[in-house]
Amino acid sequence: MTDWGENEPIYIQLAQRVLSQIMQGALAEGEPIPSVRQVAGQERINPLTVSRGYQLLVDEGLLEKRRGLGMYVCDGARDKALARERDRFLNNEWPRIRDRIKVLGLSLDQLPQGRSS
Amino acid sequence: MTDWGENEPIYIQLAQRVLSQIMQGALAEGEPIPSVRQVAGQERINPLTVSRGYQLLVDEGLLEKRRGLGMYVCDGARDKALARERDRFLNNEWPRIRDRIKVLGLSLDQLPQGRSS
Amino acid sequence: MTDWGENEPIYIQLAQRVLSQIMQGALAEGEPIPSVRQVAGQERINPLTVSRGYQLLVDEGLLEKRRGLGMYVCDGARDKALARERDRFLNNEWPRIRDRIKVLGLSLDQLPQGRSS
Amino acid sequence: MTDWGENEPIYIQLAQRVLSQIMQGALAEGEPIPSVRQVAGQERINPLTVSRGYQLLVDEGLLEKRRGLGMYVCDGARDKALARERDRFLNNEWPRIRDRIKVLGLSLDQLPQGRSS
DNA sequence: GTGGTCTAGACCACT
DNA sequence: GTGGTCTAGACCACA
Repeated sequence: MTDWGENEPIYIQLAQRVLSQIMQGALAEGEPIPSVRQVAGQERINPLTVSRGYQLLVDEGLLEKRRGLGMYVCDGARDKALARERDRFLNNEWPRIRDRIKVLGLSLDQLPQGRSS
Repeated sequence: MTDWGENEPIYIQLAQRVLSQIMQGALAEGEPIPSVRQVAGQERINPLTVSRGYQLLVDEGLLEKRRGLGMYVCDGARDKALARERDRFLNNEWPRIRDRIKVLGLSLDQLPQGRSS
Repeated sequence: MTDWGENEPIYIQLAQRVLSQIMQGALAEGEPIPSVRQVAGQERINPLTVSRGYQLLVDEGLLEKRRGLGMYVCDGARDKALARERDRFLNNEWPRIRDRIKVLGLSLDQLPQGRSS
Repeated sequence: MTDWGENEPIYIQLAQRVLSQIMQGALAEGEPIPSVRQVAGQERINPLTVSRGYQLLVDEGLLEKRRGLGMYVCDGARDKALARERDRFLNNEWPRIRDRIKVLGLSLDQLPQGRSS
């Protein structure tokens, strides 16, 4: 039972989590993802909310519904996701982050690098 | 007349803009900031919306009201703002950004540095 | 439909009323409070006004929002509220009251005690 | 140069201060009170604000203007002020204070009595 | 001139 | 159903 961020809608946070798992290979292509009911039960959230999150990824062509079976990661989902997200990061997010670092009077070199783990 | 982002409420974007201006010294300590009505007129937004944005910074101790006169940047506001925002960035934002970069399979060295142009 | 005091803003009076109810246990911890629309309807005031009042208590950590569900009294809200208000009373309000009594040439013993009626 | 309370208008705080001084005899009946200009200069506030505060007490019959000379404390001002303020305190303020003490779970006996000075 | 409050009503997003 | 945001416009108090 995750604790959800305050501002971002739960269904979006959920979609991002699944997206990360796909990009990291934790959810492999062709494999089923946890069912709506299962997630809703574990996370104590409304099944409709889970469903909405999954639907986002279906719309992006990363998940596919197989009727009566559940939802599966599409073939090629990992590369597609990585390409799309890298593009979004470089064009939308990174420029703003760079500006923010500058305004704060920081520099990239000062920032903690994170463990090599 | 700025064009506002879609998702973030206008009053928050406004507060962030003023905050940036304080951190960059464009709004100097002890100086008055543009009046609610003035901003509302220029930006074509409701005075109430401006007021809400300003109030956020008053609550954080960066702006002070002088009754009947307007709102002024507090003494020490710049340092206070910089310290607070740096702290927030390093503890909350940067770790997530670092994770995102890692998940995307990117590395800091690859990222565009932003010319001095 | 309460009749509101003249000088104090309605949203503040509302927040104080809810605060009292929390301190007296009339609104129990973990329980939902009346919805913005419900109060607005009963009291014949604007939903925005109710919302502002509630927001004050959210900011103080006494109420929490559950998205799409409504607002609830936080765990531990009662003790937190009592401690904070007692402190404020003893340090800010009572000294002034004591001074006022003294200036008026009254003494505590003379003051009506309030029957248990 | 006093530091003024945030919420109460300055001219009211000023009037209350003068009122206290009259009730305590610090400003004696028949004596002149500090001129508008003098107070405005000392307190760094607008003369109009001072004037407005004084006017409140004129309206209540506690001060009188003598043209070309300034303002003076009326004869009988002290008793009149004491009677009026005692009445207001007992009927308006004290009942609310008593309620607040009760809600906070305090009792009169517990409250600090202040020095016997 | 300044900011504060309130209303009435609309639209949006989340559950 | 819930709360959040924004608008347009009014009125008030303060300096």
